[in-house]
Amino acid sequence: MRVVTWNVNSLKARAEHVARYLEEKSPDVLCLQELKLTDEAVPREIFTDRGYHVESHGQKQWNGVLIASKTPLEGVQRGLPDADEGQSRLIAATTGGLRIVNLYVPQGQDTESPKYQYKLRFLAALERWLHENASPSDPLVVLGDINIAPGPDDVWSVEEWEGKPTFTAEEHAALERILDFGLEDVTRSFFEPGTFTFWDYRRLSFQKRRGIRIDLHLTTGCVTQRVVEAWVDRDERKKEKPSDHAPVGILLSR
DNA sequence: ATGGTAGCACGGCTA
Repeated sequence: MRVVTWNVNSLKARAEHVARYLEEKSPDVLCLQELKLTDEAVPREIFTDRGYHVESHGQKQWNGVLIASKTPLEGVQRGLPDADEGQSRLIAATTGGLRIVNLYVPQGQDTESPKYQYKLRFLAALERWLHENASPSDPLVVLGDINIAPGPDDVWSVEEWEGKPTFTAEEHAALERILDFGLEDVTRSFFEPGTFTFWDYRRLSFQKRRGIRIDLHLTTGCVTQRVVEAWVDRDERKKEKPSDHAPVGILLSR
């Protein structure tokens, strides 16, 4: 079973890429972030025409998350109640025996911005939500654009990133508390240092290999045991009109 | 160095 996360930076702009990706790679579960579409505007045929079930939590212009799966999606939850401040950044569903929590964590802009405080509030609310809505004994995959690079191997330059959103001590502490729920950054052990998932559109970042690893799969123990492979589909970043993020996947045994 | 690029929606925000 393959579970993939991909920040598409507008599903409207990336519709053909996503359709082709489903045909070429046929993941069992595909989680998307940054739809930038309302639920009504989501092109559901991309998924249903290819045999996928699909559930979305959209928003006009910004944010928006979606889960597509070959098996039915049950127990769908949308949003972080009283915490996401109206922004569509979480959708959860059970499929194929897994509880999937698909996230688009706020980026934070800069540490002086109110958006950074919102990011920290969101992360604290996520921690509470996990304790209230899930158990570490569940087969749980918390994945998505987490917008935190967990460690020094996950940024192209620590000097460049130290103290900036995605790489502050406060965010690392918040991620640590989320992991303390009983989750593991499971792709870490499969990737060489310098394996990235996002490259800024600006300054030829991809060509210069100036990326960061912020698209993560966090798994509970019973899922961690089943992960036999992990990968980044870097080729997607080389296409015409790519997203600034590449798809990231895990393969589970059984 | 305060740029650079892309998407949404059509001026400026967000990433």
